[in-house]
Amino acid sequence: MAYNVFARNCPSRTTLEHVTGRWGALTLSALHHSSFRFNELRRRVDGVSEKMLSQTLHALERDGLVHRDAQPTNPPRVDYRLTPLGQEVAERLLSLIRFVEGHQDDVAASQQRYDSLGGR
Amino acid sequence: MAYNVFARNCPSRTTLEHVTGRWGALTLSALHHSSFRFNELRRRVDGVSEKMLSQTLHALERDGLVHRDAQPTNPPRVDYRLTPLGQEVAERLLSLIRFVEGHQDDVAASQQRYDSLGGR
DNA sequence: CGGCATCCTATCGGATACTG
DNA sequence: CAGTATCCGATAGGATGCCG
Repeated sequence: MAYNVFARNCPSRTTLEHVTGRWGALTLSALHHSSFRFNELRRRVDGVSEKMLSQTLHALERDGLVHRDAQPTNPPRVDYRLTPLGQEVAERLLSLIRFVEGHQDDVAASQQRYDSLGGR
Repeated sequence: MAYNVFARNCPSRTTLEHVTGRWGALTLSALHHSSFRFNELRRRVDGVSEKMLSQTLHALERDGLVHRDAQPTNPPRVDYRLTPLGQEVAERLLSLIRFVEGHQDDVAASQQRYDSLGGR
């Protein structure tokens, strides 16, 4: 009933926030196409720091959207890929992202109009 | 090419962040069904503060996703509703939200598994 | 009613250094 | 390679007070 899908009074963020957050969204987008190793992902997810990628992957893994496949070799090799649930989430997420990206010119036009009319 | 749809090195957040952010998502969801006045929205978007709702509405209005209809009456009456572009965004957003909400039990199960295995 | 301005804290998130 | 730990500045976001 309430539109608040997020849990307030809850210190740890929710799944939807993991998904829609800046790094969560980019990580899921990157993993939609293929699995990647940690540093491959770092290069794909442009601008992410080691710390945030690690944190993001842990959250998504805990939520069951990403699977972590660690081989105990030396040097270590760890692959990350989407779970079936993660795939479905990523598809819906990408639908949204692509739509917004695709209408970025409309948005930019609107912003210019808004700003030129002295909207703050 | 890069998966970063967001502009880094950009102080002001991007449209996608306005949309997927906590309050942006909730606000668009609320407005998907009908137009609302400011304080109606505040009650619908559970947990939002006056400040954040105001901020969120400005950003969405500037992006051309929300239309602000202010009647210069006394007391003032201001209605907010989605633009056609905003409607399309809201639909894609709701598809994602509903999916994640609908699989919250799967997520919770995964989290319990993860935590019981000493994850972290 | 529909806001804006201010203050203050919690969290986000980058830089750097270190480990197996 | 695949991370963890720490420090620290930037931002999010709540509380409060005020106004047309």
